[in-house]
Amino acid sequence: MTYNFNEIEAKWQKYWSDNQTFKASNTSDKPKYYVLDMFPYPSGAGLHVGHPLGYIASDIYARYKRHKGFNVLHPQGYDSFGLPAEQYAIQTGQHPALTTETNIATYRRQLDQIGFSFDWSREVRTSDPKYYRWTQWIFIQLFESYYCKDSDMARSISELVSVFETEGNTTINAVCDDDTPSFTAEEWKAFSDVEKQEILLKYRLTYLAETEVNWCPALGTVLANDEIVNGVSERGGHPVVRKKMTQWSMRISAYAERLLQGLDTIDWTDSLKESQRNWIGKSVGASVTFKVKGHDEVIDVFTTRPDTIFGVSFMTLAPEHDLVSQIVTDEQKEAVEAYVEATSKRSERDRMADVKTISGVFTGAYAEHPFTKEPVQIWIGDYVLASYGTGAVMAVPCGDQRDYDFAKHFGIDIPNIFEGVDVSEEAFASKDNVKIANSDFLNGMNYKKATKRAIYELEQIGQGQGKTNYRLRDAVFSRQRYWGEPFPVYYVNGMPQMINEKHLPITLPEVEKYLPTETGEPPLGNATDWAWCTNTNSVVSNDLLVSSSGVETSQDNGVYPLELNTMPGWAGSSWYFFRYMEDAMRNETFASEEALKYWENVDLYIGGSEHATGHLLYSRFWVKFLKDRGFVGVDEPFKKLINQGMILGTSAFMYKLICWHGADNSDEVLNFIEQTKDSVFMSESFTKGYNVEKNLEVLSKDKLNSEIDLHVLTIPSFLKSNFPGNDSIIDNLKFGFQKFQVDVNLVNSSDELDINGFLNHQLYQEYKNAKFIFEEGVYKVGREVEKMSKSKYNVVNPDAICEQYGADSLRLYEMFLGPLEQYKPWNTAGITGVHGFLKKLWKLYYNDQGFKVTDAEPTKDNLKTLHKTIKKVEEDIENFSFNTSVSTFMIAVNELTAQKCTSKEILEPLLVLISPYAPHIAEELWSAFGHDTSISTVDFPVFEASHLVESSKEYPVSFNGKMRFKLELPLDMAKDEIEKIVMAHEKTQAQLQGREPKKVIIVPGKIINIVG
RNA sequence: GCUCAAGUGGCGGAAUUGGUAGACGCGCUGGAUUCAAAAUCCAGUUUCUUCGGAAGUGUGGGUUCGAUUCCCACCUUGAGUACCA
Repeated sequence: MTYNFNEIEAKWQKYWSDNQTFKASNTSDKPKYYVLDMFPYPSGAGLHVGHPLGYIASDIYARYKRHKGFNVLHPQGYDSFGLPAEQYAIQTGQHPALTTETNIATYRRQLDQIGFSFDWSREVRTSDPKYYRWTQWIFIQLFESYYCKDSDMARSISELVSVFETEGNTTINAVCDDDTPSFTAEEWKAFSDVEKQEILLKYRLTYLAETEVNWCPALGTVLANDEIVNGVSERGGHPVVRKKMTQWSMRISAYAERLLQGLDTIDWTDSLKESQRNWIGKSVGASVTFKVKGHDEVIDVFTTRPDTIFGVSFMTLAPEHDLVSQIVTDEQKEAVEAYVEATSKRSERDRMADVKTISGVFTGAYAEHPFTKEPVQIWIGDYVLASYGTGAVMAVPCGDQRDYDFAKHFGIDIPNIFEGVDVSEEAFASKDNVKIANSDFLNGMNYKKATKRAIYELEQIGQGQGKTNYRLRDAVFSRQRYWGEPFPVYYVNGMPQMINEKHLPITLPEVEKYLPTETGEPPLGNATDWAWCTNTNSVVSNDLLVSSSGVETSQDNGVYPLELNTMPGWAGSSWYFFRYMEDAMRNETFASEEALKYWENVDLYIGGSEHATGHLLYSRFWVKFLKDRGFVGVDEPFKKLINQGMILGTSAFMYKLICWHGADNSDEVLNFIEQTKDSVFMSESFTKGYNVEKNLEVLSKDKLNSEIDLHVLTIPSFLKSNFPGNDSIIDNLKFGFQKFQVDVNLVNSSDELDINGFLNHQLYQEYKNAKFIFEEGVYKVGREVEKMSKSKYNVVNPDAICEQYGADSLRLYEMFLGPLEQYKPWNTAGITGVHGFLKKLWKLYYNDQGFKVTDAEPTKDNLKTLHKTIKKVEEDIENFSFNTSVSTFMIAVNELTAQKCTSKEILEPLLVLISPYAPHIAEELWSAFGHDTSISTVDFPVFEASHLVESSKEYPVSFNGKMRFKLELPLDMAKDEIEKIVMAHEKTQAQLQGREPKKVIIVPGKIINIVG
């Protein structure tokens, strides 16, 4: 019997599917455990070997937990809204739903062949109306909520309205926009309906606001910062402008403090928590109000250093600051306007990139120092950002390097307020070990005391107070795209209204084109038929009907426009982990109360670190919101989180010879150069000794050493023999090369190119007549480790691996490659190691005659091998150190093979240990014992320490900490006895060469160290 | 610039409270088997060596009987973030 992995794997995959082996139950006596992967976006390219890494790790853990007696939920689904399907639709007209469907089918086939223990009965797809119905529902709940600072939680907006009706908004402590006016109950009652809605919008947790965005008119969409390169769009190179647009936003800033505090309660890596902390960017300080001389306006600033307030010698406003145009003097008007104009043309990114250039303009206006009442110059400068704090700073040049540089550059005073510190060269930014001077009531105080006192004094004169500022900004929630969730929103008199819940889902309408409309509206503006109302049977008086241009009510027959934006990718991914908890996929709620109560939150979440500040922050925000409103019982979505590292590809490079002539541009020469273009490829070793010139690697003769000289000679002589009759031209040519990635499938493990394969490959038709400069008779490619990607031609497909070596080999090898969290290069050649291991494992159970396991009593050695393996594997899985348990399995199988072990008592539990990693072979061998049920829920073997007890120890004997020889001694031997034997040993005497040891250290059971 | 992570053979990596550096695998070398190849099996494989040994975990210091592991400084690489007041 041989190990026929293809047959075995297909058999067990079918068995698991037919028997619903991994279907989780929402009722069980066992403790629950929820293992989740970040669900994939089903791209058209399918899976490469890098994708399953995290899924294999989570699958091993899920299977292990089942063996350990847990009721495990291990679901999978698809984040199926997104840009690539939409781009494809724009290019081909193919509906994104169809593309998505096809891609999902491919993903499913590829995932199935790897043997994951997913409960597919709970699959979710974010683009499924049955799913996004609840995304829309959550959006409505956010709209119907505000954030109450007193109870520190979200509450219903109706509670806010009743407070307004009785007290106005002067007493309530709620999160709202900065420009919210104050009003009394009477004033509130007097507001028109539209005015009331405008006010409420400033409190809602999702709201419409003017947001500055990167608008690309040619693409008709908003671009993220990283989609812009050098001021033009990355795709197509179209111009991009800063533009204010009305967009939906999420008031995540209300949750800043709780998102920060919550990090202390979850088991994530420090680096990930640190990213989130930086992103939230909490800073504690004070807000200070400066009066503007000769104006009624005041300027508010935020500072982390109120203790340095007497060091203020000027103020700087962001060029975009609202007050600039009001306070500028006539003399300075021209200069200021020119500066504001110049700044507005530079993107935010340009301004950030160009840190060294100091620029700014004096406004001519003066503020008044809150304490000294001295005049303070007001400048504008682009080092102050409109989007952070209040867009204005009080400049303390002696205590802040940027203020210092600005003051130096424009010749502004730099008063020193630090005792015994020299600020003639640079600012003193440290808070420690210094006392404040020249500062009236703050003199002689340290940072802490002075800060407290300064805030107190500011409060006394009504010009400031302690304040905490967060960098975290509200998240824009609108996209001008087609393939996303439609908003359940229509507009009456310009104010957004929620569509009644009973009409959900608001399904995505069909459109002719997936591009923006001619009037610049998002793609949904092309829709003529919004079919969502067909879901309800009866239409009552205040129900909404759909017409081609919007919605209408049967009451007044008015027609109201619908929201045409769609939601961003992170909408659906911010709550999907709750949907999996629902076992029957009931549609009365997003997940039933019992299901939410039973599964609580995700115990283990595995995914990439690229989501550190996006998905992982938004999900935490939504979960806290849902908790506040009583829809879920947990405060955090993911208790433990592990970031799997990326598997990198090994790209193969070919080198195209480029010839040119520095001086002679005659037709003859140009002709020859044209002839050799795209037709000569040099082997990797010929690329050494080149310098970069004109974006090419150029062979530079003066920098050569003798080894490379040979190459200098080889290239001309190669050309001479392949292009005869051009000797004199060739002698005067310069050479360089251009490298490009060649498909790794055309290269073998010795880096040799398959020449015939290359010449006949349809990708390389332009090189049909290529000539190759060989190295030792073959064409050798260069290698570089890069991200695995189709565009780099370095993708390794798991299908091919499964076919040739099997899924169990793939699973083991992905784990064997290295620590889960680490980035590591893929090298297919190495898979023979784990594949060979599986064959060896098979041979422990089968020989040519058949199943060879016996009832023989296990030997002491057999038991020792088994139990040290149990111990190690259990520890490894608990520590997510999967690579080391693969080694442990190899050692165990090598030892048992050497021991000629055939004992059932050893070989049966061994299978349970291996089963999480290589489930197919484990099931097959398990069934060979006569078991007729799956191995997947068999109890994990119990470690017994008694089998590992030793009577003697091979002591390492060290001299000055260096191990020199070993000595076998009984473990129960006393220290002084050991010392006697060691000192008498001939090798000890040889080491000491007659000297007396200074000291002898003996740690019983561990080591002997002799200090000479 | 700041924050975080990481530097160990030809390669991926191991060494879990400081106690035998290089487990396990790939690759490579030699051998067995074979007409031959694949597959399989056996032996070797950090470097230097006068074959006794000696050095060695990015660099330089330190703590310790003993450091890949702890401390300080520096170098390199990767990731994130950035004029954050």
